[in-house]
Amino acid sequence: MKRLTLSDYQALAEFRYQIRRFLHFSEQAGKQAGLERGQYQLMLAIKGMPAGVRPRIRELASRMEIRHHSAVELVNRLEAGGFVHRTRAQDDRREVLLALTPKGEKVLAELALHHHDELRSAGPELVAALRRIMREGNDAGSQHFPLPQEKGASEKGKTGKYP
Amino acid sequence: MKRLTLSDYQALAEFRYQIRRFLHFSEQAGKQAGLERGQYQLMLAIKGMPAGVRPRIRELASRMEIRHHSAVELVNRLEAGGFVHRTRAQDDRREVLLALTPKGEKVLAELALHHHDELRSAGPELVAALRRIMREGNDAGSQHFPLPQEKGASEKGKTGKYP
DNA sequence: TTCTTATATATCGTCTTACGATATACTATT
DNA sequence: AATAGTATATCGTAAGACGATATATAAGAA
Repeated sequence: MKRLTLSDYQALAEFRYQIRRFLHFSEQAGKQAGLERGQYQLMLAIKGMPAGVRPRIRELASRMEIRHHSAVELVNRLEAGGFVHRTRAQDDRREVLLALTPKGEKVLAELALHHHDELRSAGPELVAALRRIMREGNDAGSQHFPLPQEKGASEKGKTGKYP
Repeated sequence: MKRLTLSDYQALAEFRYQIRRFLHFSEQAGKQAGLERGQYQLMLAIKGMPAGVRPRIRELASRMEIRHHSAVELVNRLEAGGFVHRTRAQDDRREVLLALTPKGEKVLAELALHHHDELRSAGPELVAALRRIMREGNDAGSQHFPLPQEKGASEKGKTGKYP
């Protein structure tokens, strides 16, 4: 089995860190607008749904990578907040189609713009982190320095017991 | 205030979708290895910590974008699982330094490799989605088609009430 | 030194959220 | 009409992060 170099680990860690930073930003921005975790994402998914795809619960659940009944609950809360409203499909009355309310559109517009700006500024770092991971001949030498635990951890176990 | 085009919304939605796909993959991969959501990330953060930075609880919490006591709980569970162990710092005995156990190293190695492969394959799409957002003169025309809710949503409200 | 303040980690109770199991409504097929 | 299949909804539960708070150690002031 292939093994990763320390540089690989660092690159992966850096990428995750960048993602967390973005998601944290997103969550804070949403909270300020009175939204919880998935709410901005669901609204964005409705608005940004590819042409020709009907915004059904199940479709959204799939794009959100959650179970359909989790999507139902998310939509319940969004509807309660007045951001989204349900509509029964005419042809197949089992289906529920989702649409943003004017309030939802407004909140989303503001938030999406904010995210857009953030990604314009944080994007390059994200791309860089990704590129570093994707680099083919991951030349470990150029970025390799020993990490603390490499020489520290095993000794610490001997020098003093934890409690 | 500047307004986003539909193409912008689609680009943002696509990017979020790609991120969710990756995170979902990560969560599933972790679960298969007996790890919960943040556990792989914390181990990776320990392993990939920049040179010279001590792997203290607080440091990890900062890199994980969570409160320090949430990090404490996460570490508790990781330690209970035998993936990580705590060590008191010699110089400042308030500090707790973290290190991976051999078991932790092994699980992380496998998972990180898996993630590495995934990112090599999914990376280009992520980069493409990001680049589309970052594009300067976001030429809306080239990608703009009307979305379902543009012509559908307002009518639906009239054609039939929801319940 | 002793008192005070600051820092690092830990504990407890709570709340949110996604989930599994299950139910209801509607459609399609036999 | 009966059966099977699909879409959405409800309910109870459990995991995880949080706020409030506690303990231990360190640093500085009186």
